[in-house]
Amino acid sequence: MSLRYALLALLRVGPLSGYELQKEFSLSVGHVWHAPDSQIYPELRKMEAEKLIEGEEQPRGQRATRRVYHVTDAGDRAFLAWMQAPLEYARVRDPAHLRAAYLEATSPAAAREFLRRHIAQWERELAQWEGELLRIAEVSNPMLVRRLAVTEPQDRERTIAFKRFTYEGLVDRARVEISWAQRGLKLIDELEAAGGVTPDPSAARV
Amino acid sequence: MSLRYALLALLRVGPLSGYELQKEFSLSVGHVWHAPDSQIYPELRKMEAEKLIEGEEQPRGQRATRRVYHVTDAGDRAFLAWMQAPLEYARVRDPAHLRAAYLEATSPAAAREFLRRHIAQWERELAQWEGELLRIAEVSNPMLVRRLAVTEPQDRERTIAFKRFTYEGLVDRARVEISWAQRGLKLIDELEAAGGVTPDPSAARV
DNA sequence: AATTGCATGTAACAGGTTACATGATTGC
DNA sequence: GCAATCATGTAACCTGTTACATGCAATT
Repeated sequence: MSLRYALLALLRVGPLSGYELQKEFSLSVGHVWHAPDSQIYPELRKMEAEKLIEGEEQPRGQRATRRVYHVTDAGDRAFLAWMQAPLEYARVRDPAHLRAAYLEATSPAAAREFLRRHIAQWERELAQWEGELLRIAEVSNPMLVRRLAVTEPQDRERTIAFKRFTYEGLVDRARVEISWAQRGLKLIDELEAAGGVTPDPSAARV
Repeated sequence: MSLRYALLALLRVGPLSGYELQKEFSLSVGHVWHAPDSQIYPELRKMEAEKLIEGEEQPRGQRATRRVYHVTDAGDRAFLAWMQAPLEYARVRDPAHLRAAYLEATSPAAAREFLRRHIAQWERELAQWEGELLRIAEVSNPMLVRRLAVTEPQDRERTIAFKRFTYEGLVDRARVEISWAQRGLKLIDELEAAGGVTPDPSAARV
């Protein structure tokens, strides 16, 4: 249900077509809320039906058109209302920690492989988010630049500060996941050293 | 798709009815993978249809029955295969960080309220997970006790160690979320002090 | 002329949520 | 007799995923 607010957040900066929106999306808000194009286009249509945004057909070349959306007053109010409403937290559903809880059921090799992949996964995210922090610091992210261009001077500092704050939180989270998995690798080493030669665990039930 | 593996993990300890499973679920694996009863019962039926588990009707009182499930060999193999397969990571979809990225669009009061709720939310989770760590340390979680009872002595240490490892990771995560939100509160204070009297931001578009 | 990018979707399915629905048994 | 709890689901809905489908425009 947050997708529409992510889209509204982008559109509040200025009108965009579905395609542009989708591109910007993956380069900005997509870092915290993923959505494929196949979800974005229908959601835009739905939002238009609910009068949160309005689309205008624009000619493109000789025959083609594109649909450029802008936020309506109702859309703006809906966004600000969402900002003030209590956030709904999804219930915990964490496959990595689920698996971690039962690592004794598999071989040390498989356990290590799982943790190494976990580290790789979060290092990819970390790199993305750190890159974004850099682009915030040097004010080079195009979406941020456009946003600042339509922001009152006295609000620009806040705008940048909250973006930085957001990505710092994501970076922290990634680091925690990585260091947790590294501790897991160490734990497996220790258990293996303590237990000596481990029997084939795939033979043991439970 | 992890629900069935969460259920298999519990059933591998010993046969349980849907109702018992659901109770145990919310007290153990439910801490990392939430599922309501309305999802558990149908999933058990599906797993039975796929021969991963088998159910036996047992009489209860005069007329009632209950269905007790146990893991089949195929179910056991499916669980171990899942443990060895690469984990599928869900795409990022984080409503709290999404909102954090646009806090400049709302009032400092609303921003603070959001962060305070975020802290409260994660403190609830933290308390649960720390409680679980305690019950692991004193080996008083009933599910863990039953698991250890059917575990080879030389594997008991590993079993406990991985449970502890899992919940330590969750605790770390909760702490990071809390300290992030606390930094956010401080940031709002600083911005307010620097900006002096802030104009009503609900009037400003973008 | 071919490739890359612009542009917009549909269809089928999986997974999860919420609300609703029903009845037996046990303990007080 | 009543309440709590044991016990098991169904139905409608929403969100999101994956795969498929189409065609124009601009550049090399």
